[in-house]
Amino acid sequence: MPTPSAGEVLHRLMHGYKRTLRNEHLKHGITLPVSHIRTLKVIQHFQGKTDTPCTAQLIVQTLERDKAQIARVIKELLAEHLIVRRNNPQDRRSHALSLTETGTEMLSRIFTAEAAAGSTMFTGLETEQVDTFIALTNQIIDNLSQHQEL
Amino acid sequence: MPTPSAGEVLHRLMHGYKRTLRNEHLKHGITLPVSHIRTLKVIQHFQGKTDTPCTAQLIVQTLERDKAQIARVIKELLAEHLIVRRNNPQDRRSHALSLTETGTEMLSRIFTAEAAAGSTMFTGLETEQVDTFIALTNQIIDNLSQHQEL
DNA sequence: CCATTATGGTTGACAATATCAACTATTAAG
DNA sequence: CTTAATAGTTGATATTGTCAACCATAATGG
Repeated sequence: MPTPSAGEVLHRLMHGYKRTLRNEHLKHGITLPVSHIRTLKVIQHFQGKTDTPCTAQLIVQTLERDKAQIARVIKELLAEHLIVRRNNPQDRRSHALSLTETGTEMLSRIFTAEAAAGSTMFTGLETEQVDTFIALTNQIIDNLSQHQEL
Repeated sequence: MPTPSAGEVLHRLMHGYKRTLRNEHLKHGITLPVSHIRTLKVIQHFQGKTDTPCTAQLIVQTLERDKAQIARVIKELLAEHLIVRRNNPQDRRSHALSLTETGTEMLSRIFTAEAAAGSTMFTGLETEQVDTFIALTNQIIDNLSQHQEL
């Protein structure tokens, strides 16, 4: 049996990370749920790429969530004026989403909080070890997604 | 800014791992929710240590979950006869939990499924890299839990 | 001792999150 | 043009997580 407890280790990692991240968010006065934050990040990521406007569907694919859930997240982000929505000339079924100025500011506060969580995580590790960790994690993510039978 | 995207990477890792693990569980006919499985593991871990019988409270501390949730998990595991509960001579408020034979068999099937998920994760990695990954993860878990202000 | 306080456990209520199905509007395909 | 597929919205429901009240027992301090 190769690695019986890898799963447990991952659980603990995730649990610890979520906890400290939540604490950092509190400290920085960020009250958005994680799903909203991740959605903002995706929108920012596709910002400016005029050829691929950020639609709800794109977020669904990127985050691999249910479209109903994303629709509700978007509704709330719109209500808080963190994002806006314009017509999508390429497809009138969907809309092009982008950050407002408020949304951009929010995201930069979020990044500050996450950087703090990140430096807690990586306390006492060499830069090289951090890089190794990230690289290995990325490879594992790759393995896991390639293995999917569709 | 040290590591802005470490959080995203962790999210993706966890998402992928949960998905493949769920698939493996399906393949092996395991229908228990993850919380139940983790509870069984804790009970097994403390099995035989007659000085420290496995109580609900011990599970709560180990898994860092709400005690209400654990109480319900235990109730269901009892109903499925995967565990039994005896009086705890050391403290009559609590009970000593242990696996039944069925529970033990279930756990070994679970380990088989997890080993499969593990080998998917670690495809193409050297044993040494896997060890490195686990060691780094453990250190990070340590960092995260030490940093807690109580 | 006994009164007070703390702890293990159970339950009910509720919040947060995830999932599924139905439906509209639009687009794509034959 | 008819039919099938897609983007999005909404409602219903399942699952999971959290909080508070409560009982039984234990521990503590006069």
